Amino acid sequence: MSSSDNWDKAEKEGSKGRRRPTQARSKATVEAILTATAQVLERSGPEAATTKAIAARAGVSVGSLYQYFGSRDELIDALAHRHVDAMRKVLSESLAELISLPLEAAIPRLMTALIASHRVNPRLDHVLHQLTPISDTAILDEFQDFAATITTTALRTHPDTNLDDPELVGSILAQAVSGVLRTTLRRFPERLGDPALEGLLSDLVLGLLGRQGSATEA
Amino acid sequence: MSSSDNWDKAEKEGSKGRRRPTQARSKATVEAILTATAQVLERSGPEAATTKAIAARAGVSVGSLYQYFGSRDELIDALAHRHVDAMRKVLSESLAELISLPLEAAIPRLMTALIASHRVNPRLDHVLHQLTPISDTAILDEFQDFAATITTTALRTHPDTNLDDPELVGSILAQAVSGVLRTTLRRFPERLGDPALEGLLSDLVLGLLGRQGSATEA
Amino acid sequence: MSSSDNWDKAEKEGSKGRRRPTQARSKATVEAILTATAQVLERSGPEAATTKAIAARAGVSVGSLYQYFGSRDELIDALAHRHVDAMRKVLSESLAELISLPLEAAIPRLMTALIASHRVNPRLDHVLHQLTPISDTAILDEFQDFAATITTTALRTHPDTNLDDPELVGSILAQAVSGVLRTTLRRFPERLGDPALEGLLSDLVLGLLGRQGSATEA
Amino acid sequence: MSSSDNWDKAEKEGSKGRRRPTQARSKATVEAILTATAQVLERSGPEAATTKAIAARAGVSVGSLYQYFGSRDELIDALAHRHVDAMRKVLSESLAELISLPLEAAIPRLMTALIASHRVNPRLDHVLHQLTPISDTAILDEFQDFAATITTTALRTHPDTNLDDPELVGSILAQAVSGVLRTTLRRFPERLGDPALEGLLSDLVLGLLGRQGSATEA
DNA sequence: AATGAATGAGCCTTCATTCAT
DNA sequence: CATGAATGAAGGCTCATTCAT
Repeated sequence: MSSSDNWDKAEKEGSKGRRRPTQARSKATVEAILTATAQVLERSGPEAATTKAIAARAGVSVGSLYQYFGSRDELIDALAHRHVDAMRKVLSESLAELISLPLEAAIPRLMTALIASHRVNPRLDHVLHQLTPISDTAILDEFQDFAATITTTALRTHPDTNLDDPELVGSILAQAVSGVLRTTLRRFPERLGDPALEGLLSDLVLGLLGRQGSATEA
Repeated sequence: MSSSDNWDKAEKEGSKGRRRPTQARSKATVEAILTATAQVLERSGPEAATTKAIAARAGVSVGSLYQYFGSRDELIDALAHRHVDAMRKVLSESLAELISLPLEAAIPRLMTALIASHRVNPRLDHVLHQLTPISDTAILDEFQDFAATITTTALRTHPDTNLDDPELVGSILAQAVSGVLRTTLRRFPERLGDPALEGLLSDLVLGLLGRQGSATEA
Repeated sequence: MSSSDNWDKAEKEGSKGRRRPTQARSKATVEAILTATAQVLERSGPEAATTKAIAARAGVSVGSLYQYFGSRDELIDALAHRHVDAMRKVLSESLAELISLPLEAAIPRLMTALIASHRVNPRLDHVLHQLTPISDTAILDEFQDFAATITTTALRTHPDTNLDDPELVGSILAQAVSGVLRTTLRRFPERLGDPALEGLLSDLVLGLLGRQGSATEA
Repeated sequence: MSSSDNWDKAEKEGSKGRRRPTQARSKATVEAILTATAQVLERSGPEAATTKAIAARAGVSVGSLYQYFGSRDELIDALAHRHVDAMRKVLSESLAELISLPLEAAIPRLMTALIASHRVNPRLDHVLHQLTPISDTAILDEFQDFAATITTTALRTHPDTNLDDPELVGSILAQAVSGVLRTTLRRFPERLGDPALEGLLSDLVLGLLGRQGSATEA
């Protein structure tokens, strides 16, 4: 029954995204739309993020939204990518110096970095996590994977650690820390100021390492 | 999907269902509806959980659904309560024995219990977390609070531990463990069989305690 | 990106039609919707036949429309079937008597029957023909095929005709007559009263038969 | 798809295009747009013929399209005119010689000419017929009128024919032949190669004339 | 109590048309 | 003249909720 389609469907253009913005005007519009989406999502949750509401907040028409994003889901997906990139960037910036430090100093640094990256936009982060199964690329998991990889690498690199399965340990640690941080950001944001948090997280990591057969104890 | 926005508005009209089922028949219907909701949610996700689909799976009419639940949101809220209760029950069952054990033995037991409680219905658990802001009573957080309380109590009770702020430590530990478990259940369910997981979690907890000034080391 | 769908799609019910109307109320509603669709189509053309307009004319809500028809296209398809059935019925009623008549008498009768069948709802017929490629089952062609078959059968049956390819001749004749009738009904409806039309059509058919090697002339 | 409804309203504002192209460049652009429209229509049907798609295929911007055509409907109208002109031209070319031939020879020639004219662009022809009520000038009917006039003239001119109402007979014949041809082109294009078709059509016409009181039989 | 037909607000998306550059 | 970003009315469709039976 569909609609047209006993005709050739050759008329379509690559279904991902709709236009590669080149002009300055376009870029500004795209930016406005993404920002508006983030704002609506943060402030009013997933259900409120209708195309109409987003367009209104961005100060453009719905049509413009579809000029740059193939669908509402694609828009949210783009926003998720942008958000993860921002988090990843913050985290990456603290990495170079880690390698040269001893574990006892490196871990606290890493915790600080992780806290910072989770602070980028916790509210949006949370909403995006709720949306995950919808924008199915699961980009959000990528950040956790990134954090896990970094941790694993750190564990492998440092000579004073000796683990059976650094991969697993890194993964678990990343999950634990991210679990703490996301809950904290959502439910107890005031704790972020408390330096105890960073200490606690560092101890969490170092404590596990100490028990998992590192040479630290000696 | 529905009346969203307990976000901005935070308004709620007396959140009681419509009828307190007294007859056996009614109770069975309520049960059927709750179970159907859980099944649809698990199998097909939030978007598929329409009142029609739920009623169909429960073998009743939409009308009946509204006989027992004031709205779709109330229904989901009830389901969330039921789910948290189930998790809490599983966890509670392992508590009595904990007190009498030394820390090194108690923590692994606790981890086993936590793993068990998270296994009750991980899929539903995840979906409910996505739905949380809708039925905003935050019942889901209650489980985490419960776990935190238990942990805190354990820490306080055991004489061989000596913490500055057992409340905070308990909370953080609960968050960490729950973070690991929820991620694992969603992304790496196969790891649940691995006994290493329990060991790792125990080491995570014990390691933190060891570093946070317990007397364990001695 | 889609929407839900990392979930199983098992929840769907056969995509054709939505409900087999059983109750009297339902039947009346379906009837009202089909009639309304026909009316809107006749009076205002394909573009005006929006779901809203149809529902309004039927005195029901859009929702009701979708209770009984899976989509706008399915609705139009159903209407087309209904229309073709009506035409076919009118035509069929004149068939039994044809066999026993000599060709020179049978053909005029057939023409009368064809005219009658085309009169069922010419306006709708025309609009439906414009819609054909959309409701792609091409049910409308079925009527022409039916007319062709009847004609072919008549030619084959009658002993005083002797054609090389009665199939082709029947098909062409059906097309010719239907071409005349549809144009006449649309552009010169007043001619339908003129008995000359029937005579002309009969002569058209008999003339062709006479030239295509029948024994009639002898 | 657009402003529909020349059905009920029958209102029209001066149907002139926007600019009469004088420069060579302009003429080429107009040509490109018309050709593009025809192509999109043929290949992908009415629904796909959006201004954007047409402009893209023509290699111009939507803006340019509106530079030369007041609206989408006007564009299609212009295309229809162009198409009918082409068909008329093909038909006209075979006319001069007809007058001097005897009927039995003239009719087959006419049929050949009609077949040729219908072959100009059957696909487009069909789509335009679907679109007719939109660009309601009914230009398409003009071709049929033209064919009818030619046939009528032929009948009147030839001395060996003697009809009561040559006008009516010509009109009916044109409708019959066009009915056959359009159906054949759409549904059985392979029959066009078959010389039997031309014979059948000639017999159809000559048969009718023979029965309608011509002197041919004598 | 149960039923399910009916409702209609509201969502996503498309596309003819305009106009600043 | 050309461009194409922007507009926004309008369309198809869904689904929580109600209510007559």
